[in-house]
Amino acid sequence: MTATMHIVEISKLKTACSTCSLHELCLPAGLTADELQSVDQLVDLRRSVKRGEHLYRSGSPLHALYAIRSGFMKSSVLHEDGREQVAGFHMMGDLMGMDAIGTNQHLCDAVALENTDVCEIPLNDLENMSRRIPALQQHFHRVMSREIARDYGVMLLLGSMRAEERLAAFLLNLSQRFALRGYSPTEFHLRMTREEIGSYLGLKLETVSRALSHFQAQGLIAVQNKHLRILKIDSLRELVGQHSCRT
Amino acid sequence: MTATMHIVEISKLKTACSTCSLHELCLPAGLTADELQSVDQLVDLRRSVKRGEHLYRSGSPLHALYAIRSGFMKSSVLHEDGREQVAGFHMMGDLMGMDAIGTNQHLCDAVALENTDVCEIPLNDLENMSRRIPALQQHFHRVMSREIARDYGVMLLLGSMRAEERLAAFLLNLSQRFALRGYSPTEFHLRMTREEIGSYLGLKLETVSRALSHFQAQGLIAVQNKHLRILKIDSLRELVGQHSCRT
DNA sequence: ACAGTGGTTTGATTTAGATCAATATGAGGG
DNA sequence: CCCTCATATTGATCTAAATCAAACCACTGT
Repeated sequence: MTATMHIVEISKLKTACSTCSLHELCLPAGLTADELQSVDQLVDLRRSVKRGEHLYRSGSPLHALYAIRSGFMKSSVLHEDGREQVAGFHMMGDLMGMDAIGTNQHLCDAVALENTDVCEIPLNDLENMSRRIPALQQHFHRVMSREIARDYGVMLLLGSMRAEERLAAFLLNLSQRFALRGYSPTEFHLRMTREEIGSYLGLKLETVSRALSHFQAQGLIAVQNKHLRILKIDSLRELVGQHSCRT
Repeated sequence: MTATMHIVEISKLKTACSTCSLHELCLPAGLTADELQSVDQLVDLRRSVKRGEHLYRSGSPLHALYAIRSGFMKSSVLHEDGREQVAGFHMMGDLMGMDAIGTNQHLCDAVALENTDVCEIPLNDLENMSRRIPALQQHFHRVMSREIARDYGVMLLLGSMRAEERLAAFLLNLSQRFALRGYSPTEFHLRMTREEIGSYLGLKLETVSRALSHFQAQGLIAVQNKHLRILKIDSLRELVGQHSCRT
């Protein structure tokens, strides 16, 4: 192995799916080692998005899909009158931009809530390669489908849960996603503001704050600003299942 | 052409995408005549679902995707405690079942609101064929993406609109979809109950009824039971844009 | 250390929409 | 044709969450 070879290898390392610790969560999940090697060609650019910056904006043309390597983002739909509806929070391993495939234009704004690194995956390349690698094709379909399934869950939340149920469901969802990524399911940092949580849950920030305080008073959680500890995860789960007063 | 030949041809006609008047709306949109011929093999079964019957149920395994030929369906997510959240209404040309690809299990119940005919499209066949026909692959991705985009729209609706805005947005959406299918955009039959509208919009049936009455009193629409006529479509549009009191 | 600023908490009050209740209408079945 | 049951309308009342308001806290940069 020559020196130049070596250098090439190192620079490839940076964006290679085959060596990325997230590949079991991310787009290439379930591929063979061989297939993974091919998929490495897909990701031809890595991009850094600083906290507060946009990865893409509503209306901008679809350049690529983005897989989050590290960091945290939100995507939000804007109403012409300025209302913002947060449509999702995204963390490592998540794929973003799928809402834009239908029209070739992004529907959401994607904003980094902390410095975030993403892999750019040009849609054409992905489609070409998934024609050659059935497992990749299948997995891409699964990823899109899971986004649809997630959305249905959000509809259930927004359409038929009361404030505290929504917040409990939200915390449990975060907890589960952190767990999947090897982080503590019971202690984590909320990277979004109360207002952003509220927007996601269809609530006002004051309501979110009150609900958090109430959970804390009940001993279900411990919050201090953005630091959150779940103390009674089962009680939170029960809360979500409860249909309170509404039929 | 023998008599038996003739019979075969007629039976094929029934399920052939190439002769289906919906193919510009449905899955094979944008294919060449040649490609359409191949796609005909995809749809190997047509199924009738009577009003009130299920096409599939939450938890049941994914057999196929379904393209609606005629009729009207709803899909709804069920909370374990019995709460139902209607996640969408589906009409001719719509593709259903995409939420199940991720887990191979349906997440929703799909119920016919009137007698409905669907084409069964086995996912494996679709995936195989879309490897050979890039235009089909692309279009399938677009269809899934548009479902995601629609879902984001519903989140915006549920998360940040008030009751009458939601209803106006709903009526306009129906109007637009009927128009796309060659029906009147201003006069149509509501195939769902007030309760189902309410569930979709995150409102109670009484609220839906009141809002409809109010629109009628303002001269924006004329409703009589399930028959609806839109009289001032622009006023309805303005209503949706309005952010009333909330920021 | 300090001021400034965005974010958070908590309280008082208001309100949109839910809930409760009663009546009305209409489609389907005998 | 009438009866029945599901669906709709309309009114009165209640309540969860929004709005308004006032501190409070914790970073950031000077």
